[in-house]
Amino acid sequence: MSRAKCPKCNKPERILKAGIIRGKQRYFCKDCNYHFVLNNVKKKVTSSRNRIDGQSSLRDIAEAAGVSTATVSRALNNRPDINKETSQLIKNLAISMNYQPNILAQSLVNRTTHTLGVIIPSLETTIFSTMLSGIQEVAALAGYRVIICTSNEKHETEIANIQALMNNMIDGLLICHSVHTSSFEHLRIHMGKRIPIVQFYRVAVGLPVSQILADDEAGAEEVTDYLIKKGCRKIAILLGPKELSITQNRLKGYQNSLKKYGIKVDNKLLAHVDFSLESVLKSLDQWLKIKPEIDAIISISDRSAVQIIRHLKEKKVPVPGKIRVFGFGNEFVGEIVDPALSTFNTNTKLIGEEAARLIIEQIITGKQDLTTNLVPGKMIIRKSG
Amino acid sequence: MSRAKCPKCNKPERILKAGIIRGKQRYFCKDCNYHFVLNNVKKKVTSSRNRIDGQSSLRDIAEAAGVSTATVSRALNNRPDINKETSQLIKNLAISMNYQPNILAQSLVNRTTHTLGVIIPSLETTIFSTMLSGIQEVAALAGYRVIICTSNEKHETEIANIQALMNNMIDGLLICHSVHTSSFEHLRIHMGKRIPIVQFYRVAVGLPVSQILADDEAGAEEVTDYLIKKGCRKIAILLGPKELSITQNRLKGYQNSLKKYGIKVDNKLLAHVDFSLESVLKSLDQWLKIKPEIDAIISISDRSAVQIIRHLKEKKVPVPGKIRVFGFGNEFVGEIVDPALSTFNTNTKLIGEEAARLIIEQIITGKQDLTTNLVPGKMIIRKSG
DNA sequence: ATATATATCGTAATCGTTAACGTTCTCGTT
DNA sequence: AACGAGAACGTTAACGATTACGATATATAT
Repeated sequence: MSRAKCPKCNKPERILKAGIIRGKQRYFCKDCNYHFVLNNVKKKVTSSRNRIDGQSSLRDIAEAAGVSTATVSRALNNRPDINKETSQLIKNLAISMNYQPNILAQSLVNRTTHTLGVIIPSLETTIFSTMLSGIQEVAALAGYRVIICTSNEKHETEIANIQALMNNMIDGLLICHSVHTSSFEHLRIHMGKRIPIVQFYRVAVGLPVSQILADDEAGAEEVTDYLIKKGCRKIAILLGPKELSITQNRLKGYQNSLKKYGIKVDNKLLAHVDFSLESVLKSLDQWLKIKPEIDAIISISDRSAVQIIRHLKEKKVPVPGKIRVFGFGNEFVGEIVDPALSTFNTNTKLIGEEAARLIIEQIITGKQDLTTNLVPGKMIIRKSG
Repeated sequence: MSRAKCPKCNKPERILKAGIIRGKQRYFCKDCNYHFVLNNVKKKVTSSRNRIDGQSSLRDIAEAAGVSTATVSRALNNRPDINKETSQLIKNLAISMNYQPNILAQSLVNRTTHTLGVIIPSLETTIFSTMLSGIQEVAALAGYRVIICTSNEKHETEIANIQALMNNMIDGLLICHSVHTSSFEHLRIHMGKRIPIVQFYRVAVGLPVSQILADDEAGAEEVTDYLIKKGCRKIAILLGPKELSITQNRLKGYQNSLKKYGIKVDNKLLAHVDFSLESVLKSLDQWLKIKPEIDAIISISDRSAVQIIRHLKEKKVPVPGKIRVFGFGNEFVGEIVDPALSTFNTNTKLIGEEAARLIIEQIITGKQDLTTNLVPGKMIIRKSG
């Protein structure tokens, strides 16, 4: 093996080995006080870089056009300070080279990703996928991408999702809380920063974050009014966890109506469930046992309502003859069940649309005004109530 | 106004004005041959940069720890060539400074985004949101984000979506084609590149792209077998557009069964729809008119099936007495309709899960082997068939 | 002691774009 | 002609992270 020569003095004397780094023998010239390794000749690949994926970059176009990357950028972004002909030439070149701007690089320097993060409890529940659909449509029209995360109704997952999204990946966060979310500290630490947050449908009460809501209070009141007018006096209502807005607001509307008609609120007619079939049926059976005189049930959702109807049919309880059943949300299944489900149409999709509109507006204007918007709904009378 | 001084020779003589650029007066020193503008003193903000969003970067930590960004990166990524104590110190610092790595920067240099793109026809159709749910769950477990795009069953939107996603934003693309997609050139130009593509559920036949499918052929054959055994001889089948795999495969299974039992295929019993309620009811009415002897209908989806049942009930046609009705997909609504819907459970969610697993595998291994996986299903007999 | 190996860290290039700032050149004006 | 204005570019420093390579100090072996 020939002695190594110092790249500086070019002499092989006084060269010491100086360890092996990453598999390569390293040397040290005591004369020049210089460390080095014996490298193969480095290839300076200035032009014609090897692009495995066939993606061409600004630099490729710049080299092809004989201009700088800045000029290419100006051309493709229609900046004023560029010659029309140069611009057109570059644009044609970009098309022929199938140029696609690297969004990551753009986002990095522009500090905006044109991406919304959406956290919802589940994708398999109609109302949520419907709201997501509304969000997605509005976002797409405004040129925003949508990243979805499902919390599966779990608090920890919701926290993890927020963390995962808040890494400069999104321009705004839309969140519909999971059932089991009772503390909202994980949201609080992200509030007031650059990235706006909008809660929708299920919101945390009292948190200074913008929100888009169904008009649950008015809906519950309208439905209860209707049932009372139909002669019901023992109206049971199925609610969600106490922390959630849908619970509090619907309860308020329900109580408003009862008070209006001078009916006393019976706490035994209230039930809190976690949206699962088990908890719904458990509450139902409980009612049938201790309050057999019940003459109406306002359900937390259409999905639960149709299951209640099915359960009552199995138990030979006439609907609406003995018990009137009302849903919330106006899902497709309500049209199909027999008797068809009366419900309060919360305009689910519109809630998603409004939420997307609000956050995009906050992103564009940069103003995070605290707003609470109620999306109006409409009672739909079918056979069940 | 005082004469400008040349920053080089520091003399006010022989200074010319040299135009205004971006609102600033520019000067030119004929002695030094030097162009300049009169700037305010530039502030060199080396440390303590003004971070509006309170996000700390690698550099912030590096400065706080008194090391280089390289060292910080090594610590946070658990690289071997770093002192344990230094590493721990940096990690603690990162936590206390609430450091979140900028995913965009990471993605840019690592050339991977840990993000999947999903294109589906709609979010308001149960089967699609269910498949999306499967995708999302598997992706989340594997540490991947999910970006969704809906084509709304429009070909142009599908093309636009693919373009919008293929800008280095995603590591892999999952696509379920829209009804109106007949040409697949827009996909072809992206094939064989770095980003793997997987089609699922509705796939383009003959395209060299990996796919995850329901076992439509076996399912249709099993259902048809069952109906024939029940005595049906005039079995109508509702299919989608001819280009789609679900159409071709279900037709094949249907024909297999008829042939097996020596029943001639009657083209009048086949109908192609675009999944809309109108087209479904139109086909149904057509059948009732020209083929009143029909004794079974295999529907393209559960959603259509329950609408067929409702329509038949309105027309006083007994189900299953006169016509047996079968669905495809096992949606919730099938349990609720009366009579409850018999259906072929295509394991919709599992299809999404498998699709996500396949593409993540292709991303990780870098091998884009052409695979076609059939997800097995199961016939569910209820009241309607 | 001397020579080599290793641990540990810094420097700088890089990813692909954007944009602030400099430069050159061509005009028109006086 | 001399000067000033503006068009049309090029240079270069960001954005925030990773990493190849270089450099030092210390540990170990001879």
